[in-house]
Amino acid sequence: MEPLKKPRISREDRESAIVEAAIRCVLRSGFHAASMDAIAREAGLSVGIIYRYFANKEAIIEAIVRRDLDELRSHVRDSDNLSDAELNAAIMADATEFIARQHERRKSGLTLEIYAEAARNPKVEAMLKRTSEDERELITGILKRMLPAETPAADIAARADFMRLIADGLLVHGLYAGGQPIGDLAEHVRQVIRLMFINRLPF
Amino acid sequence: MEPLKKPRISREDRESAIVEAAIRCVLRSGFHAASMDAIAREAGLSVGIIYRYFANKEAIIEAIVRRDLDELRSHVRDSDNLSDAELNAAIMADATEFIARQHERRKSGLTLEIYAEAARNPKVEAMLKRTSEDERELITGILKRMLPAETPAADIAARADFMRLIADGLLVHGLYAGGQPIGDLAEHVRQVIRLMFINRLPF
Amino acid sequence: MEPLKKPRISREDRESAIVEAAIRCVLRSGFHAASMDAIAREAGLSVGIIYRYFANKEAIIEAIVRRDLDELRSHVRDSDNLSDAELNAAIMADATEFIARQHERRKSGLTLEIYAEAARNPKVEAMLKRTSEDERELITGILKRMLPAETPAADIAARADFMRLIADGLLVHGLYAGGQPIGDLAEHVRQVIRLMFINRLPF
Amino acid sequence: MEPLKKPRISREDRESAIVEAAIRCVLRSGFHAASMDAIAREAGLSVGIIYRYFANKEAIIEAIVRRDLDELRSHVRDSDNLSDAELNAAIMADATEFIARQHERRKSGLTLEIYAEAARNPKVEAMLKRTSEDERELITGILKRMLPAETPAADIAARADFMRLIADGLLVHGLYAGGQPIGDLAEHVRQVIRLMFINRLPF
DNA sequence: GATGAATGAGCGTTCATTCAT
DNA sequence: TATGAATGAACGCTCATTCAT
Repeated sequence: MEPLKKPRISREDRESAIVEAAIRCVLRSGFHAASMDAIAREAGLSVGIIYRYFANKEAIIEAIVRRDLDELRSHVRDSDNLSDAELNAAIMADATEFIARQHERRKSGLTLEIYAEAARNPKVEAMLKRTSEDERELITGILKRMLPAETPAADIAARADFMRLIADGLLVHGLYAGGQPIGDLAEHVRQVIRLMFINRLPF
Repeated sequence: MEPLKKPRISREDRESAIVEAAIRCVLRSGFHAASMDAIAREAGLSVGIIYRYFANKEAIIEAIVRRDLDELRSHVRDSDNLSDAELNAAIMADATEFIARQHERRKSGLTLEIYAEAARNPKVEAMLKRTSEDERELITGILKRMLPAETPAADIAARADFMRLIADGLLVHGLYAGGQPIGDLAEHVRQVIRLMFINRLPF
Repeated sequence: MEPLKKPRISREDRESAIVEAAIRCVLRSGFHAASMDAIAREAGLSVGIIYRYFANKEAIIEAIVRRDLDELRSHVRDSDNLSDAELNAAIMADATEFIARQHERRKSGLTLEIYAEAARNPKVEAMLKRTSEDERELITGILKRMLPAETPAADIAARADFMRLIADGLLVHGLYAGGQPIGDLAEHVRQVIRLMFINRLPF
Repeated sequence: MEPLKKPRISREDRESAIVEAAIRCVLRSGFHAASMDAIAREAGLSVGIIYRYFANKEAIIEAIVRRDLDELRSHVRDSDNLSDAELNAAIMADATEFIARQHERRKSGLTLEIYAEAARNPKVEAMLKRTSEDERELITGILKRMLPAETPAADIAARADFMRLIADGLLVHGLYAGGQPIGDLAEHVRQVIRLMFINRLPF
């Protein structure tokens, strides 16, 4: 059996290339000022062909958002297969990597654009909320294993929220830190994460 | 000789009115989708007159940014006149108010818009950075008074950054918390602020 | 009291000018191929200004349709004030004028365009149907006065339909008669109209 | 030597299939909104192959027009082989069928589209005029056999025109009668046709 | 022959900005 | 000083047509 078609570039790769070109444009000028013309030029394609892959500009925005949020999700390590001891170690190892990633400039611009877009585009808001819920659940699951059984649910929820607050804070900070290394701040963040996940709070 | 006519409305008030109208429009639809027409209508003025007060739309955006950032600055209490004991008390009192304010939805929308704009508009980025530096200095000043004299400068700087990280995290969290009360999360934030400002870190 | 504004050209006149320019374009190239650019150029205006007077292209089409159909309606003489004898005379006098008008080329092109548009644009179809009903009622009213009281309603309705059939036939005929005089055909049409309105049918 | 390959489908059949697909599309959305893509999809072919059979979209439109007009022509019964008595009977029999056909909605849409197109496309106008002339001659031929020898040529011509006027009127009426049965109107049309073809006029 | 990916001109529409009044 | 009519470049999007495969 032979493949019916042998396109030079697969549909998936093309879509990826377009989304990546679009991301570069959005980082340069924002969702609204990134024109379809500019995206096409950046991708080395004509305007028309873009519409074979995406129904309209909003679909591209959604794809960008989806990609950014999926990437985020994919970085949350699958903790189910880890023993308690392994998990304990993994958290702090992951935290370091997570802090660095979250603070990276390229990421900040795009995610903030997404947050701003969410404030007025209901579809984007819905996607953001869903991702947000997923994260919350993941973190909550880990917290439940780490904290004493008698910890009240409300406290666990608040700690989960706090972790996300830290994540977003790092993102924004990365923006106006302007690419400079995160330095000692990382250590404070690590320690606060430890407080939330591992120790009882000292207060 | 005095001017023959005093304007009914001072230049400053006019500018303020325009900026406030513009903010309402931006909150509704973002910087790029807020049209000059809409801003003029919202301000009860004609389009033409806007251009007597602002060179162009970008100048209005800058004014919005300036106002939002100034407001932020104005909330940092002038601590120079306080005794050490007063300052100690004031910090936690202010923190509570600060957390609530930062988490308020209306604010989030505009500030995130500004952050997103900063990622691509160098003028806005510069303004944001300047404000950011101001805040840093203020917080650093307070930290210096609160922490033991031997605390390394780098540690103080990192704590200051951490405070700002918390502030931005609250802002973003406020956005997708969608106006719901902040709940137990506030208490965790308060305690972490206390750790940073007042206690030695427990680690 | 002075007028608050003294625009050089009143809104009404402007709208009229635009509609007339649009009609010229539509006659040249049809509703869909008549571009907003072409309409603006034909009217001696810029594209943008058109949108101060009409919400979009469809609104212009509707205005064209309305104007064409209203003109049609306005030509049906108000018969209520006429005595029976006057009406009798008026019908045949009007018929002559009506036949000539309906056969005129300029009219044909536009009205046929409208008919074609009605086949796919529901708004235009609705407008056409409404006008069509109005005509039907007017003709029916006159027929009721002219024909014996015992004439069945169905017969009256059929005669009214027949009159409209004649009107549309003249329109189409005008199209491919290509501006040539209507000649002897007019006399046959007149006589058939007479049959329908005035005489009993000879069959 | 015979051609090595016989195409599975003859050129003619292919062209027919394309034209028929195109007609379905045009009925749905008009000449201009019927895209080549849609026509190809409707015909179960690729866009590219269409261009092997038709030079461009206009050629398809012309083929549609030709087919519609030919069909019209084909319905005029060949009267040369009929005796006078047979012809006399045939006219009224055909009239009934003709009225029904002309009033049918599906037909109206396409033919009106053609009329509208004729008003601006000279090629289509020429085709329409040629068909119109053919019809005229056919009807004139019949009229010459039916009417007294001394009938002036101008009167015969006018009667022929009148018949076509009726035909077009029925077409348009069918459009906004919206598929409802023609009812009593048909009888009036039949009688007027009789007047034109068979009786002396009663006036 | 047959495909359908690719092109790019042109569409309807918006909006920052200008300027005659 | 104040208006808002007017401009036109630029937007998102469509589609007839071409051509490498």
